[in-house]
Formats: sequence, structure tokens, C-alpha cells
Amino acid sequence: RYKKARNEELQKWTAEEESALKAGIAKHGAGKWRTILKDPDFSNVLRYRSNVDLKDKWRNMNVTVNASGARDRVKTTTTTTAATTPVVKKPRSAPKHEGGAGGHSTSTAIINATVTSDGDEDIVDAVPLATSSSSKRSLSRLDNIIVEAVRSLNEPTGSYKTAIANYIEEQYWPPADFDHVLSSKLNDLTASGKLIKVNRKYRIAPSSSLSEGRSSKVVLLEDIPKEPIKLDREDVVTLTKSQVDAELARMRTMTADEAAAAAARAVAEAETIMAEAEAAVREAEAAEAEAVAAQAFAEAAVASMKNRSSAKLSLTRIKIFE
DNA sequence: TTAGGGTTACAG
DNA sequence: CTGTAACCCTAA
Repeated sequence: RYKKARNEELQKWTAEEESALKAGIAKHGAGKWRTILKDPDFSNVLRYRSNVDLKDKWRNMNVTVNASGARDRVKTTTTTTAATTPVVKKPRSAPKHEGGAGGHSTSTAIINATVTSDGDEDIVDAVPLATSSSSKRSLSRLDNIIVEAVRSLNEPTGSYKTAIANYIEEQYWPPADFDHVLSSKLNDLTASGKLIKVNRKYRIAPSSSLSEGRSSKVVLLEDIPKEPIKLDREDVVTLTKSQVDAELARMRTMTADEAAAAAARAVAEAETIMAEAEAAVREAEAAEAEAVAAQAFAEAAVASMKNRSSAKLSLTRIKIFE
């Protein structure tokens, strides 16, 4: 879908625009298209878009809300095979190239994501219900990171925990008490046979192919270092990873509605952060790495939502240098 | 201005 | 032929 020819040139949405839109929605709420457009933080990127464009784009991005358990009513265009539901979440392939007009002079993107508990039900209207599936593996992102870190370090005799921690801290956005978490995770991974521990050093287990650990992930990690990406954060996230884990565990036992709502919020926030990174880096692959940070943020958001008392989680200020 | 329906162009 | 993405039209 590169060109549409016709008469005009079709303005394909770039990653920058897309993420600016998401950030704008996170900030002002869905539906406030004009407001978003006027916001100095986004007006630059979205200068060629109209409020209607924003609305349409948001609609396009918001397709499919796979409802698990609930029978979605009709809406199927024709009598197609209702059995095979196109569970496409977001086939975000890497668009890469930018669409001509490029006013991407913004080298610093500042997000002000705020999660409030007031009754605005903007952002996400559907619930992914990731909680129930968490039994499979919901917090495995970190596991994958650790494994990939060990793999990338590629030390014949294995890597020390400190080395692993250093590596990960260079690439990602570790939680507050990362050391503690890392120790725990290393134990888990060793116990589950994904890593081998020898003399306080960790190695990749011989046949440890994490289900979805494609080689592309490895390439990805090795590609990053040359990127002068820096994430300076002045975070207000005071929750530790273990606390988040506990909250998530507790969430499974609470009402589905509550958990779903919190999860939906978290996912929305995560996508926003991820989108910002995507815009700044302009590399879909790198953005995926950044999504890890978003994941951590999402978990923190979940916990934050859970503690209604402090349901205001304001992250931020992510500076991204290119 | 916004939300929703409709249209055009294209990919599979 | 069907689904998707950007665009267009229009009521409220």
C-alpha cells in the first residue's frame, strides 16, 4: 500500500504520526482530536493531518477487540466463516521509510502519561483480558531478556549476574530493585532448565529454545548497542517489581471486571510509551525492544490502578536522543 | 467538530 | 472476493 496513485498522493501514516496520535490520546483522551492537534507537543508531527484524519486513524487502529467468551454479535459483513476469527491484534509490520514530508525535528519527546481513576472510559473500550491467560506466562518478558542477555554476552564459561545486570541495564529500563528481581529470575530460569549455573556463572542451556525466542530477537539485541538511545527517566514509579508481581497475582483472584479494566489501562499506557519510542527511533525493531520498557510500565500501571489510593501514576519525561 | 457510514485503492 | 487503510460525506 505504498502509493495509491489516483490523483493525490496517499498520505500513509508514518510511525511518528501514529505514535504522536497515541500519545495525544493518552494525554487528552480519545475524541479530543482538535485539542490533540493544537497541542504543541504533537502539532509539529501532525501538522499535515486534520482532526478527521486523527479520528479515522484512531478508528483504524482500534479494530478488533477480540472478546473472549463473549459472543460478538453479528457485525460480520457477510456469511463468511465465522469460525476463523481474524484475531489480528496489530500486524504492525515495519513501515520504515517515511512518507516524504518530514518535519521530524523533534529530537526530544516528552510524554506526560497520566492514569487517573476518574470515570472517563476513553482510550480502551474493550477488554483484552490478558489476566486469565497469564497462567501461561505473563511476566516472561523479563525472562526472555535475561536469556537473550546471556546469549548475547556469549561468554564461553558463562556470565556473572553482575555482567548480566550491566548488559540489561544498558539496553533496557530495569525496574527499581532490578538486582533483587534478577536474582530471583535467574533462579527460576536455572530451575526450569533454561539456564545453567556453574560457579556462579550462567549459561544458556543446550536445548533452550524459548518457544517464541526467534533468532530475530538476538539480532535485535545486538543491533541496539550502536543506537545512542538513552532513556533518562525521572520516574515516579515507586513500586518494586516484586510488588507488582504480587499485585498481579492478587489480580487473578479479584473480580474479572476490575482486573480487566486495570489491564486494559495498562496495555493502553504501554502502547503509548512504545509508540513514542517507535517514533523517536524510527526503527520498528528497536521499538520492539523499547516495548520491554513499556511492559514494565504496564505492570507498574496495573499495580497502581490496583491501589486506588494512589491511582495516579505519572511517568515521565522520556528523553530520546537520536 | 465529532461520530459514523460510505467510497476508493490495494493486498492476499 | 474479502479485509484493510486512507479518504470522503454528512447528520447532529
